[in-house]
Amino acid sequence: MKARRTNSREKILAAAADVARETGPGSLSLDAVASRAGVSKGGLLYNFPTKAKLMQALVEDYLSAFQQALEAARTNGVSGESPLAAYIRLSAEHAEESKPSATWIFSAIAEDPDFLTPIKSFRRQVFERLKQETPNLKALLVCYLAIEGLRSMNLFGSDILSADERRLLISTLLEIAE
Amino acid sequence: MKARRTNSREKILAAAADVARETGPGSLSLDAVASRAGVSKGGLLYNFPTKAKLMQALVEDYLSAFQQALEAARTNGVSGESPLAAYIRLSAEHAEESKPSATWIFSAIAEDPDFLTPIKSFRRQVFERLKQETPNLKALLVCYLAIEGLRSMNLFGSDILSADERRLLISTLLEIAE
DNA sequence: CTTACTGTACCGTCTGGACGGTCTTGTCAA
DNA sequence: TTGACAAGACCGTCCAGACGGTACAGTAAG
Repeated sequence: MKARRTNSREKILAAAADVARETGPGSLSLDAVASRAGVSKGGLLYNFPTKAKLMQALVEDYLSAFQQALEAARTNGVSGESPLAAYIRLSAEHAEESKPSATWIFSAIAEDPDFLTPIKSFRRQVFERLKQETPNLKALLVCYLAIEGLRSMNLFGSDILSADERRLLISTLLEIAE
Repeated sequence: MKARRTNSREKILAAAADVARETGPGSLSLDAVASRAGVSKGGLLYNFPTKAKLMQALVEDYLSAFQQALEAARTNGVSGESPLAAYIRLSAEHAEESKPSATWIFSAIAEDPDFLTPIKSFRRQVFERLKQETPNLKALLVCYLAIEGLRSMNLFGSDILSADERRLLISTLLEIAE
């Protein structure tokens, strides 16, 4: 990541995420993103020569951000906390954010399902690592899947769980994880 | 559901699901569905006067099929089985099917996110009902979310769980549910 | 005569992308 | 210090193609 004079790139990525969330994943057009980012279409295409590149950047940014947060949570987390517990805690916090954060994934899938492959392989890596670090396979499976369910509900904007229920769920998962 | 001379309607719905799964959710065009269903575009629009109606039908069919299966599992299920256990078992079987079954949901979301509302309210109903029938709230939360996670992984075509792991997960959930 | 289509031709809109032009910034010789 | 100049960052316009949807004439079955 080299230093850049302009921050157009970040502005554009943020704008893309906003547009996808607000006007629906199907309406993620280059024009919409450009005007939202306060950039002309030409400028947008200068930064991301094709729509696919934009999507790709969205995915990569998302993944690397999560990875960094995960690494930080592992090292700076509560002492004596298992890696699985750290994963649960981080994911829960992430799902607690008001913005659904990743609606753009739907746009990417609609554009081309292959955009999922990097995400899938990333997930697989995380899971395999957790599997090596967690003695209790049953606990891992239940917790990992439940977190995946939480992620899914957040992604789809489902709100069938109350805040209390979410808290209870997380604390239960943390119990199971230890 | 009145008796129909023709089965074009079902053929078209199946074709739409197939197209979404095979050529990607973004390529679900009326032309593609028509040719896949072995029907002219005129014929397609005769059955579903607009693309939105097609999506709506897809959603409604999907939901009513699940509801029927759920009702059947409740009454004809293993005797002494709790409603939560029945729900787990049914969802697990459903997720076991080779075809991802519901990729078309992505098309629907891309078309108009509002197509999610009937699905969301259906899920909410199911959850509320389970909540009344299940004494152990913790168990319900963990199991329901884990199933949701399974559903999500199936939807996204993720295969990070081996068949053995899936089986272990389900049996663990069933233990928790009782 | 109605139902359930087929087939074709067509329209308006939207979108990704190409292209040429413009403004800004940094560099370097004189 | 200044002026020429090249590269980087961005603007605005245009266009071909795809898509949803309409219109309509024809037809085979019951």
